[in-house]
Amino acid sequence: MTTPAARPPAAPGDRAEAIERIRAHGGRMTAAKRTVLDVVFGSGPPRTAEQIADAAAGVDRSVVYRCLRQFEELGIASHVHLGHGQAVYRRRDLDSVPVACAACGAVTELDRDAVRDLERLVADETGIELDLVHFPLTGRCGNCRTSD
Amino acid sequence: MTTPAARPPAAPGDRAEAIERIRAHGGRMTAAKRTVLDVVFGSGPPRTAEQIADAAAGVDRSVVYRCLRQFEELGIASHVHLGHGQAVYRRRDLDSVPVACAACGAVTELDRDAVRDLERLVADETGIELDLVHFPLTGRCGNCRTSD
DNA sequence: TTCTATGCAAATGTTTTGCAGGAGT
DNA sequence: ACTCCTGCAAAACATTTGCATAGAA
Repeated sequence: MTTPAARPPAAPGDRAEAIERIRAHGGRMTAAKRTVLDVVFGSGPPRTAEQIADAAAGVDRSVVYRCLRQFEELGIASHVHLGHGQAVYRRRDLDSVPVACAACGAVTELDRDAVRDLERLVADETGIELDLVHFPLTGRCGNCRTSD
Repeated sequence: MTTPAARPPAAPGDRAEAIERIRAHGGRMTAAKRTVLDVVFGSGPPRTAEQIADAAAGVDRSVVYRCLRQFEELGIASHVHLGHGQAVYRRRDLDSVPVACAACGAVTELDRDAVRDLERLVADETGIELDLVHFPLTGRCGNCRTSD
């Protein structure tokens, strides 16, 4: 495993807006939830639920899962399936499509415009409307290809 | 959930060649293995390990998993991660990339040439070499979009 | 006869759920 | 106060593994 690419730091308002959204939907802002939120919104690569649980010391695993689910329901975070194992969670942001390395978990973003042609092609040929955010393009990065 | 698309029937020689390959690598051809092979090579949509186990009556789950693993090691079958749930197994073929509907599991094939440009683009921009067979393009088919 | 494969049972790893008490709003 | 949230334990689920034996080659 190599060093996964870090995400850009969260925009300053993002975290606050997330909290606002939680409250707007009747959710409570608790210490545990803040901890999980900080991990998901923090810099560094997207993490699996397990890694998030590890990073969120003192928060029970089941609570981590419940927080993550709530974040997803509220559109604050979303998980992407990469590689074989588990999904990783990332702060949700819109108009870029993630491209993941299945081996090391690195995720880089690709401009949405770059894949418009493909989306159109697939829709025409198969009738399927791609969801490249939830089910991202996946392969192996240069590091992982050489370090076999 | 709608009706997933069926695969084209296996070419007549494919099954025999698979058996040959198993033996060529020191494997034994057993009743259980033949049963699992028939399910994977049969017509109908790609199935999850559980569905294969159900279809392969009388074969123990653990054996099903072992067969599937062997098939993968020998290049006879490969698993595909689609949607959220488990992977599905398909007879390994050719130069087509699957496109999956995450909602109903329908899989249609797309000619590999059609995605060459994308592969090149992603490699240039991100350094990631896509593996569109294991991690296929995924979205929602027309049926599932209307039947929300 | 040799070595792989099978079936069963148990272990593993991840995610979910029930519940009683605790804490935000 | 109201009810959402937490932590713990247990359940659920998918997959893997150990082992003795049955069965291809």
